[in-house]
Amino acid sequence: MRLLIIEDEPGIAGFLKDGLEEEYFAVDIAYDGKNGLDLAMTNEYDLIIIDWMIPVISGIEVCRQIRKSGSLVPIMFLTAKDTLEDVLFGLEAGANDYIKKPFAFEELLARIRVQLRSKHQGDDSLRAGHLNINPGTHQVFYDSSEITLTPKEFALLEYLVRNKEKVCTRSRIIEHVWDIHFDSDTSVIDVYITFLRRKLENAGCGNLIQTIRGVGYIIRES
Amino acid sequence: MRLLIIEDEPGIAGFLKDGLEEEYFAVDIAYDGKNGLDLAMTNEYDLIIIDWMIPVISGIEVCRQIRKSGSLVPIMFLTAKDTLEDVLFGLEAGANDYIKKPFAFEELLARIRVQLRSKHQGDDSLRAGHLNINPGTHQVFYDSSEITLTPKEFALLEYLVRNKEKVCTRSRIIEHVWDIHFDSDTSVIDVYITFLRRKLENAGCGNLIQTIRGVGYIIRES
DNA sequence: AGATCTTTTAAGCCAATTTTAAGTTTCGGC
DNA sequence: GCCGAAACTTAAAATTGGCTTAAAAGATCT
Repeated sequence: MRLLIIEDEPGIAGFLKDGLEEEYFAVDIAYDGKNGLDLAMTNEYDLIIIDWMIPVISGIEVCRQIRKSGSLVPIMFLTAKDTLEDVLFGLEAGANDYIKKPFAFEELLARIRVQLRSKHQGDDSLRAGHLNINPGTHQVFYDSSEITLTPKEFALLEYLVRNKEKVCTRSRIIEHVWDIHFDSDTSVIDVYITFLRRKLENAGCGNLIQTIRGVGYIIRES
Repeated sequence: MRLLIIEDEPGIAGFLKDGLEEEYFAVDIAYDGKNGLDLAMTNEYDLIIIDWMIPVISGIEVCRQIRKSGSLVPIMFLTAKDTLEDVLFGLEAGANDYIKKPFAFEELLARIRVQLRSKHQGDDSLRAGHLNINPGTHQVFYDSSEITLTPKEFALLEYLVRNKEKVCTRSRIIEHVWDIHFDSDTSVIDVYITFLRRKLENAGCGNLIQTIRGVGYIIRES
């Protein structure tokens, strides 16, 4: 985890750097707003800590510039000001949290961990090769281009991908995707396989779904 | 946006509910830890506010249980305790933020907005293309011209924009915007989508809201 | 209380999705 | 290479679900 600290007082900056490096963070320091902004724009940090009162460019302005560039990196303010107005101002500039000086190192650490935690979780998408399926949002992407599917098409593809590297028999497919539990001579699976293959092909994701004659279908990674 | 408040003092709970509903949040209340935990586990909230000292199950234990279930929902603590130890304890239990009683409603609101923001994206004002939404003032602008919306229209648009680039399912919309938790065959969403589309169209912001048939709606940047 | 604005309900219409069905192609064993 | 079974493709019918509109019900303001 890589952090950037923008803080002009060498005492505080050094104390933070040492303490955080003990916790196995990689720490960069900038001693004014301009340098800090430069570093923030040219490197990719997991979190940035900014003092409110710093030379050249103010902390709040640095924060605004970072957000303006589209970056979503968590930003924490270090501030001696603690009136409500200042807090609101900071939060509105795009900060994720702030901590008042003097602060306990322990609390800072805890708050950093909270920010990092919420940043790096929550993605539970299914993958098969370059194909990316998000059951939560009902979306399918091939690399970065989205493939639009109807509900049944999506359900079928999801089932196949969830069982990738395994043969999905026709009867299992009809049970899991169509919820039909009795035998029937419908050819609805064939039709939907055709639909899916066509849409995947158009997106550049050709022959992903392979036929196992007499049994069913399979999706392989490779 | 749907919130859960777990707070045993009816005065504070009512005050929060009223204030937050005026801000177009959908608010549920639980008066003890057990009920709160039940609600938190069975529904999907955008944020949960928990009082530290509540009957049956303590706030901190509720928080732990929620995290244990794998949920990443933002959690804020409401607490009279303000010693460092307690704060650390709360953050370690999985809370994202805490606010000390007595607090200014404005600050609570600002902190709620920070949590909602960092959950969904990270931009400070809500934007989608040239559309600009200000949750604080309940105003919507397309470039520099204002679009006047009713409260429900605003809440719906806000929800869609907060989740832009993601499909918003009908059931999530009805839960988060209307606070209806049971199935119902109402067509109120369709009607409001029509309202919104008409107003957006008149403002020159045509086909922003796209339909994903059988699933819901999505707002895309482009 | 009356007027106005907002929200919800209900119904008909239309378009997209799903299913059926029929014709065509492919595959594997002989 | 031929034959039958299975899979593929296509088109059209059936169904579902979304859009629109109008009007009723509910809020809010004067």
